[in-house]
Parts: sequence; structure tokens; C-alpha cells
Amino acid sequence: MNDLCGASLAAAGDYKKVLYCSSTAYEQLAFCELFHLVDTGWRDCTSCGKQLHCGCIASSAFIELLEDGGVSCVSCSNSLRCEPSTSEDKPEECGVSVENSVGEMRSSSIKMLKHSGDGTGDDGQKFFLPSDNEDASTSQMKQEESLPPKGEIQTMSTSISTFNGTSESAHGTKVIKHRENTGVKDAYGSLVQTDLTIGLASSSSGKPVFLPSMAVEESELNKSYSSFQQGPWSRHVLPKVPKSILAQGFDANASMNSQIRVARPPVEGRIKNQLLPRYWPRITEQELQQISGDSNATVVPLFEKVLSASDAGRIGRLVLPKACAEAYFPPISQPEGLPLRIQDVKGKEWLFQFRFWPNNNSRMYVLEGVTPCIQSMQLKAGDTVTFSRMEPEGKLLMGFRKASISASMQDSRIAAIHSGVFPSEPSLSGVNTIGNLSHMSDYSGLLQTLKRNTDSHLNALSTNMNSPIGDASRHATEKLRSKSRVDSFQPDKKRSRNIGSKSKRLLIESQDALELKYTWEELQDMLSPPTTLKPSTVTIEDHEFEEYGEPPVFGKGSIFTARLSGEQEQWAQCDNCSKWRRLPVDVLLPAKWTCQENVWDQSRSVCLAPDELSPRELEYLLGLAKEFQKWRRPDQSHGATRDNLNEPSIAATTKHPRHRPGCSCIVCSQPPSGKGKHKPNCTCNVCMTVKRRFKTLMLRKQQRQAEREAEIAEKNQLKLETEIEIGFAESRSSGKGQLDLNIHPRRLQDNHAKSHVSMMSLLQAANQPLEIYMKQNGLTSLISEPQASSGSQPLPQDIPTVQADRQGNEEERQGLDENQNSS
DNA sequence: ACGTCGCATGGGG
DNA sequence: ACCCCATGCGACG
Repeated sequence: MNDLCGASLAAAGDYKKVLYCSSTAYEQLAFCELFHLVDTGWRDCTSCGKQLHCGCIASSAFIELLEDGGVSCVSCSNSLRCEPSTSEDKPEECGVSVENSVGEMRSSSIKMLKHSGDGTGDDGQKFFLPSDNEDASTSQMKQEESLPPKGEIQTMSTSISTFNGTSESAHGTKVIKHRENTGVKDAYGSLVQTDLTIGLASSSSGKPVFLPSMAVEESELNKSYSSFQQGPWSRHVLPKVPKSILAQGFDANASMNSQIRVARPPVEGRIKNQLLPRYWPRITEQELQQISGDSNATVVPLFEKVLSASDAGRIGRLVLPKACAEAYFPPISQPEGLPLRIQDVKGKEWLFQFRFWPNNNSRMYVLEGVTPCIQSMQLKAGDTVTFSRMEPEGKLLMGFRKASISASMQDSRIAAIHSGVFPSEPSLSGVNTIGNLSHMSDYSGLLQTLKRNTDSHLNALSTNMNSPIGDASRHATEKLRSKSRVDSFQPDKKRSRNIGSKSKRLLIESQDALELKYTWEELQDMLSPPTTLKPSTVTIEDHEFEEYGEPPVFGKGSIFTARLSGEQEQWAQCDNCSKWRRLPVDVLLPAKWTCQENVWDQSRSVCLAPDELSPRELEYLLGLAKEFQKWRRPDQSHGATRDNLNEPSIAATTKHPRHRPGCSCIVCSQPPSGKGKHKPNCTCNVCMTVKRRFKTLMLRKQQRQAEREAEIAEKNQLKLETEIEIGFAESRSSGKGQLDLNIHPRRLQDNHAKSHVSMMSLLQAANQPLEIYMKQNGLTSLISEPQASSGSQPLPQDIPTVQADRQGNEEERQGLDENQNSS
């Protein structure tokens, strides 16, 4: 366990002592929790040697530190003392079972902390955290474990709800707390107050940093990323830290106090030191109540298991952890075992065969016949089943928890890829934009983007990621913690684990595969406040918070472009002169960047150098970025749905009345007049769409015509040669023709005079490549020629078209198919 | 051929 | 080295 505490471990012994025998420092208590709880959940006081744990089932989340040095269980209200006692079997003493509490702690307003430096002018330490607007339901979804990354950022945490104010421990650790009402009710029905705590921490490098407790838990960010998407985002600027404090090199931090999912150590003595924490029940009080219903019975959580692929598969066998089976299920001596009745949450009783297989002089326990039950709960690999026991009758109960992170992980993955640092594929599309390094609306995306930066094949891996598994992140964190920093940058095949356990046979790529390769310090260094908005300032206890409506900016905002030639570029804006400079695609810029740092183009390495982009080109470029952002935040883009977001970067047009931003109709799909030119054989999405739609239109017309002809035939008007027409929209300023396939059939009647196409030519047209058709009709391009650039070095003729990554293209294809089907 | 049963294998802690 | 356990796989019906 030593490695969990990093440099501060030496103090552990003392702290343990303080923890139970002194009334002093909250942070010390929490610190002990951090390193100690990972073990078994039981702890012993170093002075009296006694194991402390509260046997009260409901109490494991909170304790209260009493003024006289005692500890009080919030739930059972037992006041506990660290006095030598012989009654070890009685749960009269309450340690704290807050094994997960730190990970659950949430700041409701500190999102980014910036430490003010140690007087040496350091300004690089920033800690961003997103807002935490989670509600009770998201809180319920989480499972967590809170362990600080070893040797990276060491934190301690407090979760004492009674403390409010500023304290300074004998070790110079400063903790400032501010209490907020979150509006969320805890399992006891009380409003949850969030204690916003700011602590002084130090990094392994010895540099002090400020950070909230959330920062200790990267996986938390993954798991609850969806709740992070909304602001505000805050930055806390702390006053200068006295060197006397810094010299302590000690870690404090911050924490919140909330109703949480708590890992409960085994309730039965015979197993308490054997059961792996991964099996500890993490059921919440609410869930327990759900299970027990209105009855007065007590529900004792026993254990839980993350379903493996084979557990959830069709074999219908759920492998039980050996220790759990032997501890909580009836003893069996024959492999055939016993039938076992287990009641589910709905009250339905299931009959399973509880048995074992002899295995290497051991046993492997399984529940057989679980398929119907698993299916009725709609569980799949990665979800968690929980086992409890109703007391006093002893009835076995089972519940479940879905792997709630799946969706958000998926989304975040998409988001990450769309904001990819290094687009890994040549552009397939003429018009897509990637807001590279732009506002990150989620950390998960950010983290994965970072990951992507160093591990390009991850993308391929994550493509196979069907269902990220909740528990896996815990392992990821454990792994992260146990790795040296250097190691964390090395390729590591062991990382491709999954489903909370250990087989590489599993098909599902877990979050583990997305494991962070950056420490929080490194990561936070890449964050800076959003440049677009002025923060509002709030002062809490002399501490100033800047609150932003936007997430922090990761690195330097830039725009990725790709030309039809396949050439990729990146455009970034100078912080001094605001000119946009063209950069290599693989450049990662710091948050602050100026022309002077433009080492890639000496002729534009000073602000005086002229803009490479004409105003018009720039407008277009920014339009792309803007559209991309809208796409990233569909809720702000007037109801755009996934379907019509497939070509997100299309600059706005008003070409047709029903156009909405994000509209993927063919009219809107075309770049604005004067921008871009696609070759006849271009297979980009837009052109393919044009072609498909053209073909569809032709077929429809053919169909309509056939119907009409049938009518005509009925009327014996045999000689009528039917003509229908195809409307060609007048091109805009360029005067070149553009295909307007959005013309409503009815409108065709009105345009009768324009062009007439016989049935035969129609059929031909529908079956020949579009470009041939166009050539025959005097059309050279779907998209008109670009305007001449006004810049001294004109943009290549194919205007930056921003690239689509794999995911984007997949979505596009899907979307196009949908369009196709619905049209 | 296919599903089930019982065990075997082997990765990983 | 030992144990756990995810899942592979042969035998069987």
C-alpha cells in the first residue's frame, strides 16, 4: 500500500495515530483514508492497535469528527473513541468507510484552480475542473475509487461535513472550505451541501499546486464527463503561498462531501480481509431501499461483480468470485451444488444452480441458468450485478447497475476524435472542419485527444470499443498509480485490458485502453482559460474565483484544414496581432502563442508580416470553425439533429428557405460561392451525396413518369412523349451552373421551359456517372471556381477544406444513408 | 450441426 | 509460485 501515498507515506504512521486519537486535522483524517482504505477498509489505530470499523451498514459514507477527538458515525450516531477495547467483534467502533468518497467528491464551483506560484514567477500551474452540475441520478451512476496518482499529484482530502472555514494544521497544510447547497438530496433525504475545499498540494516535483480533490481521480472525469459539459468553469487564484508552507512539501487538497456510492467492506468477519475490493458492494442506500422495498427488513450488501463477456453471454453461467461464493452462499461439497433462489429488484424470484467445478485443486463457483435473469435486467458485459441478503430471513437478493459510462464514453470518444489533435487520415471530405485544440467541452475527450497524440493506433482500438466498462477505469487508475511517469509514456501491451479484470481475450476494449498518458500536471498545463469570454469574479474568503461560461482551452485553439490535394494544415491565431498563421498539421501549440514563435514560416514570424489569408478566406475559415463548434454543441444550434449534422462545417447559406445551420441538404452542402472546386471524379462526401441524390431524383422522376405514363396509357393517349425536366439552379456570382436538386417536383412544372429531357435520356442519366452527365450538359463542376485571393500568397485554389476523421466519416456515411432512405 | 456440460487452459495479479 | 477466473473446447446428447 505504500506506493499509494507517495512521498507523504512517511507520515502515515503518525497520521493514523492522529486519525483516531486526536481531534485536530481533518485533512489528516482524510489523508489516512486515502492511503489506508485501499487495503481492506479496516484500519487499526496505531496507538491502541484496535481495528476500527463501523458495522452499521448505513453509515459507511460519513463520519463526523467530534471536537473532543472522537469520531461519530453519522448514521448510527455512535460516538467512537480510540480506546483500547476487547470487544473486537462488536461493531461499536466506527472507522470510516469512505473508500470512495474522495473520488465522489465534487466541487460545485471550483473548476480550475491556478496556483499563484511560489514566488519564483512560476505561472504554469493551472488546474481546470469542469463544473459539476451532476444530479442525483448521475451521482447514482458512479462507481469510483479514489486514489491519488502516485508520485504525480499527491492529494489529501477531507470529507468532514462540519468544517467550515479556514484551518491550518500543524503541518502547514491549509484547507479552506466553503459550503454550498447543491440542491441534491442524499440517501437520507437531506440536501447535500457541497463543501468546497481548497487545499495546498505539492507535486512530485516539489512545486506546490492547488487543486481540488477531484483532480486526483482521472477516471472520474471519464465517468462523469457528461455532467461536465456545462459551465460554469472557474479558476481559482490563490494568494501567494508562504515558503514556510511550501517547504513542508506537503500535500493537502480539497474535497467535497456528497452522498455517494460507497464500497462497503465485507460485513462478515471471516472474509473481511480476503475479499478483493473490486467485489465490495457499492450499492447505495437508495438502492438498498429499493431492494428492501417498504419492508422493515435490513438489506445486507454482500458483494458485486462486473459481468464478463461470458457471464453475460448465452452460456448462462455466471462465474462467482470464489471467496464470495464461499462466504455468502451456502456451502456445497458436491460439484452439482444446490439450487438457489435469488430475488431480483422487482421481486421476481429466480432459481439458479449454484455449483462449482473442480479446478486445479480448487473450485470455480458458478451460478447456472442466469440467462433469463440477465436478460430481464437487460444486462450486458460490463454491467454490474450485486448480491445482497435480506435480514433476518436470509433471503438472497440480486440487483444490478448498468455501466453508465458507456454512453458518455462513446460520446466523448467521438468528441475527442472530432477535436483530434492529429487527424490520422487524409481528408475524405471537401467540407469538414475540426476545431483542433479548440474549446474542450469535456475532459474525456481531452484526455483521449491527448492519448491520441501519443498513440495513434488507439483510434483503431477504440473503434472496437463497444461498451466501456465501468470498473475498468478503476483498474486503469490503479495501474496509473502504480506506474512511474516515465513508464506511463511507454507503449504497454498490458494496457489493453478490459472489463475490470484481466483477460486479453475479451473483445471489448475498455477504458483502460484509453488510459491516460498524461499526468494531471501535464494535462493541466495544457489548459488555459477560454479566450473568448471575460470571466466573472467571485470572492470567497479572500480567494478569488474566475468563473467562465466556457470550458478551458486546451492548448492553442486552432483550425485544421485539408485541401483537396490531401495537404493538411493548421491555422492558429497570434495572441499579439491576431493574425492567423499557417502551421504544420502536427504542431501542438501552447496556449499563448505569437508570431514570434512561428518557427515554421520565417517570413511570418513577426507580427508585421502580412496576413496569409485574405479577409474573405479568413471569414470562410472562421465560418468553418464556427460551424464546427455549433456542431459540437448541438443544443445551441437550434435543434439540429444528428442527422443533419453530418456535414458540420458547411458554411451557412441562405440558399433555400428551409435552410438551417447544420442542414445537410445538397444546396447547403456546397461551399459558398467562389469557394472550392471538386473534380468530376471526386468521391468526397459532398460529391457522393450529390451523386446519390441525383440518382435518387432521377429514379423518382422515372417512377413518377412511369405512373404518369400508366395513367396516360389508361387514357389511350399513346403518342404522348413525356417530358420532364431537371432544374438547374442558376449559379451565383460565378455564373456557373450548379445542380439544384432541392427543387420540389411541383416547382418543376413551373419551370417547364427551361430544359427538357426525354425519358430515354433520363434513364441514361440515372445510370451513368454524374460527371458524364454534367459534361454532357455543359457543367464542369458542382462547385464554382474560387475567387481570386487577395493575399500576397494566395490560398491554394482548393480552399481549405477541413478534414473529416474516421468517425466523422462514418457518421456521415450513416447520415447520408439515412438521408437516402428517407428521401 | 448445434447446444450443453464439464472441465482445461492460461493470463494476470 | 500460486491462485483466481475468463473463456476455450472436447465430449456428449
